[in-house]
Amino acid sequence: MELRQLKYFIKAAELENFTEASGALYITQSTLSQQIKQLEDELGIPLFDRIARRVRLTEAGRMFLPYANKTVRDANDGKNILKDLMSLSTGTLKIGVTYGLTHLLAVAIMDFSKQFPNIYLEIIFGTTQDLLDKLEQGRIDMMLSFSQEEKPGGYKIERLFSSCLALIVHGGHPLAAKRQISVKELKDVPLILPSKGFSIRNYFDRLLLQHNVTIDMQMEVNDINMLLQLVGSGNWATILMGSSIFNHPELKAVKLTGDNMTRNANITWPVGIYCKKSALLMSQLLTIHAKDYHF
Amino acid sequence: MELRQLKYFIKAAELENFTEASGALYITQSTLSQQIKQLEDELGIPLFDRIARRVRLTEAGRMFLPYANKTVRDANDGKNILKDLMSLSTGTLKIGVTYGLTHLLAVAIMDFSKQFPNIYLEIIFGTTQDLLDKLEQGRIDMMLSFSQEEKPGGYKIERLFSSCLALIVHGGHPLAAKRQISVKELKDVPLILPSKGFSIRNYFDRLLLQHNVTIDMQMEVNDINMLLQLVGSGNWATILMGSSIFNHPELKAVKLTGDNMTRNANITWPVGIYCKKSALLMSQLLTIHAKDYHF
DNA sequence: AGAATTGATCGTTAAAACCGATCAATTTGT
DNA sequence: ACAAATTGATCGGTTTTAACGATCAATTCT
Repeated sequence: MELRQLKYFIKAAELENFTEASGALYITQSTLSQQIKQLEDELGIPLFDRIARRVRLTEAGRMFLPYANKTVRDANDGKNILKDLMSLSTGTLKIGVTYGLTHLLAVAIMDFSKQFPNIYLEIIFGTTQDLLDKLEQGRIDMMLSFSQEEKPGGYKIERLFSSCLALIVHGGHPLAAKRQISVKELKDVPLILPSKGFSIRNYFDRLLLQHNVTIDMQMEVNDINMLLQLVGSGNWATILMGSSIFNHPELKAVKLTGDNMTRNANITWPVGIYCKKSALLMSQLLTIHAKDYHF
Repeated sequence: MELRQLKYFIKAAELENFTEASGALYITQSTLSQQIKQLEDELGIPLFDRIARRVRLTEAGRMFLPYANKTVRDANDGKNILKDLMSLSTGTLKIGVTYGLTHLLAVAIMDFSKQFPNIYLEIIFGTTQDLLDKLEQGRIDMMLSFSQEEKPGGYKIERLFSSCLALIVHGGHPLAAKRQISVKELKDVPLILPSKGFSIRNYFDRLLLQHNVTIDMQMEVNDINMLLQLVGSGNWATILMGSSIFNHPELKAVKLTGDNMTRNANITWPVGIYCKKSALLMSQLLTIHAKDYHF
């Protein structure tokens, strides 16, 4: 008796047809016939009734089937346990991240790669929607982004910290000295904003509608690095989450006052999918470092 | 991954020594080494640390061991269950029976269940045709009925005893005293008969046609128990196999004279199907008790 | 240092798994 | 009713692999 034979038996029992089963097992019908026969010989009792041109489980076959299933399942369980164990000494972890959270992720990665140098990390930048799509397709294991209330179910959300929308300006900008600023005051500030599609932009647009304010938008940029570079030149300001400029000392974030100005930074997980140990570990590290990100 | 390899692994893990383990397994150390290596390759992780001149389980090996044990144990359990089944200490036996043979079956069952108390019996009443269909579908393992010459092939027939068609009357019935009666004499006897579909009825109808006799049929009943109850009231008579009233002392069977008045009580088996040990045993018991049923 | 023990490795052999072709039995289609 | 299609069993041949014996390298024991 070998696991191979048990797998053959299970499939044959399921389909009650040797020819189909052999196809599903990628072997010839001849081989399946022989292997089943060999198993029957070893067990000393037929597992199938060969009646007419079909096969049907005998009583013995019916009684044996659950044991065959259990045996194969146990073997697979053992295999999976090892895969899990291994996933911390080998394997790949793919993380999607939106711009505002790259700094936090970078800090967490430094810890992570020190602890698990053999796990290959793949970091994917993208808009929230891009990443959600990738998460859905299983192209990434987890993603970091700011709250997207639009998507209610299908994901498991883990809150990291909350951050305030802010006017981002160069340190020498006239408004850099302010502690906070209202939406109304923005109408006289020349702004460049992230392109439509960035969730921060969608959020901000809605906010302006609510407050019935029109602004002096002079440009839109679909790359946040470039955006910040432009802002760093001192000629423009922009709107981002306050936590976006942790690694830009030359910039200053001025909090926006008013309702609905804070959003949560989250880890988003696919649900119903096995969660890699390495992913869980990364989430722990992120949570620890997130404490430094209250803005 | 094969059971063979798991067994090798278990023994090697137990002894922590490939040479000893290979001896215990009646293979060479070389073979054991190769098979363990093959298993490790498939699992993608070493199961043993080759430290100095001994082997010790790695963490992965320790984690895998219980699964290997469980897998092998399940496979053995399956094997043992079948051995049990073969030794008649478990299992199910489904027997179809037509009315006239219930008494014989009951007697045989009393013996059988005393000898094999752990075999679950399922008794299914039905007309001969019902039971033949069930036999075809594998819903019953064997059936007891009177000869149905119509179906020539596809079944294995085992003769139990022969019985004569008889007029069944209450002990106080005017005809109860007779030893035998001819078909012609029946035409003045108020009869109730089993419904069409019962094989005795089909047989009797054909008989009447052959003898060109019309009878005084007052009722047909599709339940033999009810039929016998009605006959027991003394108002009617019926036609059944003489052996049908072994458990009805108040009734009397008067043999019908003439040709073709005896039919065989048979066990009918499906052919080309593995025959349960329990079924073979039941057939032996039936054959033994059938000797008391000459009528 | 020399002998003994242990597991890995190599080349060979025997066993088996597997395949393609064919056959017999049965069902389906016409 | 007969022909075509389907199904599982079987046979001979090929490939794969489990098993073997011999040897090697590393380590331990004497």
